[in-house]
Amino acid sequence: MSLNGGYGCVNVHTVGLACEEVKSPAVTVERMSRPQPQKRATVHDIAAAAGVSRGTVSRVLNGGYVSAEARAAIEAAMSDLGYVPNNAARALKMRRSQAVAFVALEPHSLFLDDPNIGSIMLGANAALSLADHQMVSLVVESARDTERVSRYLSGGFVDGAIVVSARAHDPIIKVIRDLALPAAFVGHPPDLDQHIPFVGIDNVGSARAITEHLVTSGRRRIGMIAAALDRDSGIDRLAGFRAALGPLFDSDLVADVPHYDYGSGVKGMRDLLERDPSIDGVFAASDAIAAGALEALREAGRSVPGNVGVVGFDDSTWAVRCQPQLTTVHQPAKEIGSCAAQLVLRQLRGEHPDAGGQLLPTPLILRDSA
Amino acid sequence: MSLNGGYGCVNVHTVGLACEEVKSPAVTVERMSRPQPQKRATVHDIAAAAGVSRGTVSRVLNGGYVSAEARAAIEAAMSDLGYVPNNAARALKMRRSQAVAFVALEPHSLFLDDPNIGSIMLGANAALSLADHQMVSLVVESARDTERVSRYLSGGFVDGAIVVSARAHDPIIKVIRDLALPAAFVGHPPDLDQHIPFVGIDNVGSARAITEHLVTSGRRRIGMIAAALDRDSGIDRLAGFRAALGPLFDSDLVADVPHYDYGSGVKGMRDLLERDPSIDGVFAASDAIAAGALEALREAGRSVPGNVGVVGFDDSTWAVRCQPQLTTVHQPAKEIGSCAAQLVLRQLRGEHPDAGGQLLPTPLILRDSA
DNA sequence: CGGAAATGTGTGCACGTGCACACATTCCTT
DNA sequence: AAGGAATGTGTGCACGTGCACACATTTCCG
Repeated sequence: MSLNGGYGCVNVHTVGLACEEVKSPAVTVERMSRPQPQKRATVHDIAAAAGVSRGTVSRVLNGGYVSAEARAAIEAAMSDLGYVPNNAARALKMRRSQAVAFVALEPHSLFLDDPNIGSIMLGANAALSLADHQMVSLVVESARDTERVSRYLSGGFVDGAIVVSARAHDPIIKVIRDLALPAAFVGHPPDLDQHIPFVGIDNVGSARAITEHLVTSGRRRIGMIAAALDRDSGIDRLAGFRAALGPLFDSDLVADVPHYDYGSGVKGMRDLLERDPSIDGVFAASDAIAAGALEALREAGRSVPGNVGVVGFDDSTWAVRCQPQLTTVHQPAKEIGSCAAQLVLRQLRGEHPDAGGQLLPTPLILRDSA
Repeated sequence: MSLNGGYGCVNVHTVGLACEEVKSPAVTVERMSRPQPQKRATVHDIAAAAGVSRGTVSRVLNGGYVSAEARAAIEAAMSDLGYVPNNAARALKMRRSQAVAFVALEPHSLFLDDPNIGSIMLGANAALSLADHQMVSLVVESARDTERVSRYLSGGFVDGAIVVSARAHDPIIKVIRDLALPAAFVGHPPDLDQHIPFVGIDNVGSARAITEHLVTSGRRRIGMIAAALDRDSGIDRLAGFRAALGPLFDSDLVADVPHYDYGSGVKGMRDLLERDPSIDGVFAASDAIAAGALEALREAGRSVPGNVGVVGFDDSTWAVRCQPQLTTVHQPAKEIGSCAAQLVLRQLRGEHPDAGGQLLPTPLILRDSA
C-alpha cells in the first residue's frame, strides 16, 4: 500500500496540519443528522411564477405545443429561480437515469501501473457523452465496496454497466445476471454468461504474432515473463506464446509473476537469466513488465536488442519511455472503451447484443527493442 | 489524441470486427425508444407476499417495532423475490443519495502521465466507503461534459462533490456555488470562494525546500522546468523556486512548458541546455518532467548527478523507474483524497467546514539524482 | 381496576417528475 | 356552414419510498 516503502527517506520538511483520522466503521455507518438541504425550485414554483400550469412547464422541457409567450415567461422564470430538473424524480418516473456505470474492479495496481484503464475510461466517456449519457465510475477494492456497488447498480441510479477487469467468479457477475442489468465486459472472465457481450482483443493471436516476430528475427532461446494467470488476458497471452514457439517451447523459460507491473518485470527477468543465461529473446506480458526486464538486463550487463530481444504488450506510455523503445502490440484502449459503451447503449435501445464478443484489431508496433 | 502518432508501425495482424462508428450527435441526442425494463419487486410486492402492510416492510428496513414472525415472513419474501430498494425513490423522498461525486477536470493527460489522480481517487473512495457513501467519479473533457455533469451534480443523484484540478474561472466552480452543493477542492484555483474548503500541499514551501537542497549540495547554475502556469500548483512551485534562489535566480533559466508530462520534460531540458550549457542543477515541476529531463541530458551526454543534479516533484512511480532514481517531494496523494472526502462528509453532517484549506505534509525524498 | 406506557400494525401523504386525458380555441377543408 | 384537424392549456395519476399519524393490543404500576 505504501508509495514509498523501503527507500531511504529523510523528512526535512513538514508543512501544515495532518488531516483528521478516518472514523471507525461502527460510528460512521449510523444515519447522519439531516440539516435541511436548501430548498430548490421545482416545476410547481416555475409554473406559479410564470402564471401557467405544471403541464406547460413540462412541455417546454420535454417538447409539445407551447405558445411563444408562455415559453418566454417560463424560460424567464426558470433562469430567475435557477431551476434545475431533479434527476432522482425523473429517474423514478421514467425508469431511466441516462447514466451508465463504469465499474473498475481491484483497480489499485491498475491505476498505478497500467495506463490502459484511463484510456478505456476516456473512450467510454466520449461515446456515452455523444449519446447524452453520464458515465459514472465506481471503484471496487474491498468486500464492503462490492456490496455497496451492487446496491448502487440495482437501485435505479444507472441504466447499465461497463465492467473492467473482472476475475473468474467475481461476485459482480452474479449481481448483474440476477438484475438482468444491460452490461458489457471488457475482457471476459471464463464463467461469464453467454448472453452478456464483451469487448476485448485477441490475446492469443496477438501474443502469437509478436512471439513469431522474435522467431523470425533469429532468436532461438526465447522466454516469457507471464503475468496475471488468474485472468483471461494472462492465460491467453501465455497460450499464444506457446503456440508460436511449437517445438521450441520450453516451460523452464516461463517466469510466472502476479501483476502486470514494473517490479514484477525486474524480478521475472532476473529469474529467467538465472535459469538460463543463454536466453536471447523475451516476451513480456506487458510494457511495464518489459520495462522492468530492460532494467534487469542492464544490471546483468546484457545489451538490447544486440544480445537479447525484448517485446512487450499494450503500447502504453511505457513503450516510448524505455531505452531502447519497445517493440510491442498496440492495444486500442480508447476504442475498447468506446466499443463497450456502444454495446451497452445498443441494449438500452432495445436491440439484442450480438452473442459473444467483439475483438478489436491489435497492430504490431516495431520499434527498437527487438 | 493518438496513442501512436508518428511511429513506424506495421499492421501485420488484424483480428475481428471493428466496432461500429460512434453516431453523430444530432442522431444520438434524440430520446431512445424505451423497451420496458424488467419489472422489479417493490415494498408493495413484499408486503403482499408476506401478508403484512407496506409500513411493516419499511420498518424492517429502517428500524422500528416489528414482531419476530412478521420479520421472518418479510425477510423470506425479500430473498424470494430478490428485493432491492430503489435508490431513486429513496433519494427523492429523503433528499439524500448517500453518494458523493469525484469530478476530474480535463483528466486526459492526468490519467496518462500522472499517477497521482488514481491514488487520490482511491484515498477518497476508501474514506467515503467507511462512511457508507458511494463515490461516483465523473470525467469532464469537453464543454458538453461540463453541461451534463452540472446537471448531474444538481439533480439529486449526489449529496456533495470532490473537485480535482480545477483551473481558474472553471465553470464548475460557479455551478457549485449556485447550487450551494457541499464540496471540497483538491488544490485551489485562485478565484475559489472563501467558504469552499480545499485540501492540498504547500507548493511554495515544498518547492523552496527541494530547491534549497540543490543549493546546499553545491549547485550554482540552477534552472527550472516550470509547467501548468495556469494552475495554482504550477505558479506556486515556480514561486518557491524563485524564493529559494534569491539573488541566484535567473529568469533565463526557467523553461515554461504546458503540461506535467514526460514529453514536456524532454523539450524543456533541451531548451535549458541550449540557453546555458553550464547549467548544473534542475528543478523539474513533476517527476514525469524530471524523467524527460534525464532523457534529454542523456542525449546531450551529461551525467546525473555528477554533471547535473535533477530533482522532481510528486514521488510518483516515475521516481523509482528512472535511472538514477529521483530525489523528489513526496505528495501524499492517498491522504489528500481521504482528507477531501472528510471535508465533504463533515458538511453533510451539518458541521461548518474550517475556512480556508488543509495543507498536508510533504517530506523530501532523497535518492540518487541530486 | 383503570389509565398510562410499551409494543405492534395499517393508512395517507409527500418527494418532483412525465404523461395520458380532458378541455378550449383557432384554422382549414369539403 | 359545419365538422374535423391543429394548436394550446390544465388536471389527475403513478413511479417507490419513508414517515407521521391513527389505531389495536398487551403489560405495568399505583
